[in-house]
Amino acid sequence: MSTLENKKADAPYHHGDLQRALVDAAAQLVADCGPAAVSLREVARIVGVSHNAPYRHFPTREALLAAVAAHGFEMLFEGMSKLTNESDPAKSLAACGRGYIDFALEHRGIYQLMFSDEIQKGSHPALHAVAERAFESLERKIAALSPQVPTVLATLTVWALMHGIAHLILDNQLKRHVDDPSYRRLIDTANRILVAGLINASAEPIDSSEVICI
Amino acid sequence: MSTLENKKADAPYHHGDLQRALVDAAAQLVADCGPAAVSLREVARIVGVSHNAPYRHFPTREALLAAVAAHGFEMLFEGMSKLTNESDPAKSLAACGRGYIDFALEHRGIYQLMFSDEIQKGSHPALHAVAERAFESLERKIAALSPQVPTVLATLTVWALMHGIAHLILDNQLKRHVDDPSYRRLIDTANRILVAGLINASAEPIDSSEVICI
DNA sequence: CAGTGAAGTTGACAGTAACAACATAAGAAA
DNA sequence: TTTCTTATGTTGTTACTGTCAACTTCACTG
Repeated sequence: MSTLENKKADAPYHHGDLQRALVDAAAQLVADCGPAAVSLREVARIVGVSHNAPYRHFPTREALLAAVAAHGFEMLFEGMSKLTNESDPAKSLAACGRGYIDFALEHRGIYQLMFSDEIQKGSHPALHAVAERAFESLERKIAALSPQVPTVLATLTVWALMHGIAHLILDNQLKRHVDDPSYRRLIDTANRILVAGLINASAEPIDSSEVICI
Repeated sequence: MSTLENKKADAPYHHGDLQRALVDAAAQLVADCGPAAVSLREVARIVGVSHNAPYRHFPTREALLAAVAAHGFEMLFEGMSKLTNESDPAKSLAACGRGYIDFALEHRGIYQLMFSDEIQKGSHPALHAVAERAFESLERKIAALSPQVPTVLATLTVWALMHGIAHLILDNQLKRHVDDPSYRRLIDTANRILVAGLINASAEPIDSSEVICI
């Protein structure tokens, strides 16, 4: 009954909030079956609308997927913000790392979409902005932990490590090495190595030839 | 002239080594236009064969892509092996890291394919085997550097960091933070943090509640 | 109350993966 | 030699996709 079936029964010509409904349906589809399973026609079918209706709101398939990804970035950012309040930067960083991986595990499909090459993040300024805020919040923690290392590079290193773990998990690359389905011990080890590295890393390369080579 | 044009002119019913030719053409297509651009029909067109001929050699599109990916894994493994001969494990590790990123940058499309979710690595034992060899070679270096940390977890951390950097680069996530197109300074910083972390990380979590939480 | 423009619909086209039925050629069996 | 078998390619078809174009509906504005 209720909204959905009424819509089918009444079949009003105008949907009311089709744009929102399309993004919701696509997000659900991404969550259930992965980004590859999303077709505009299937989404339209789910919402109960003609196969071309989505084009009134999204110029292309990629645009719809980008909207779903933007939603994902906001969720991720909100989750990370809540974990940022600890006073100890090392603990705060570790909590962020766990939160990042947890998000990737819980929202597998959307996470894959967010970092998929199907989406050109450059052309979607909303994504850009959210990512930038998250990055800056991370930068402050890193700077506190590791003032001797250039903050941007250290932050990118931390981000890359989290990102790499998430990717390896989602690609099922770890199942043959790690039993724990929550990957707690791996994440904890990675965090320990990371924090120890940030604190103890030298400010500049030991051997400058290493940087210049090639 | 020669082989290719002769084949078009003579148009022999049987290609001779179609399987090989299909993989080569697909690899070229992946390298030039990315994994998404690969369609069986396009590959067949390039090789000069009917749209259904590939199905005699590959049951599905994914199977052809998996063959291309396997080729990529072998290339990557060969490259890493050459960088493994240094005596100093820290330098050897750093060289491996650079080699890994260089491969991803040089063979962008194939690297994306290798770690794409379009391919189920589990169902292709050849991939499995190559990846396993590479992992074990890495493990030996890590164990030398960081005997106090469980080797598998430390190795996974290292791999994840390399993987994460490669992904961020290929997704163009770094362009707004890093100018250097070779990313030498970033990679060097990541390596310094990593080595310092591996050497200085404590053996077990400082606070066991961190591991159990959630 | 006409009429304008946004939102949704129907129809079409080109491209795709995959299946089925058929054609060809190369080698084994007679 | 001649026939049979089988792997390899081909043609044809189905069902699906994204996207364009032209049509319809309807809410709101002057």
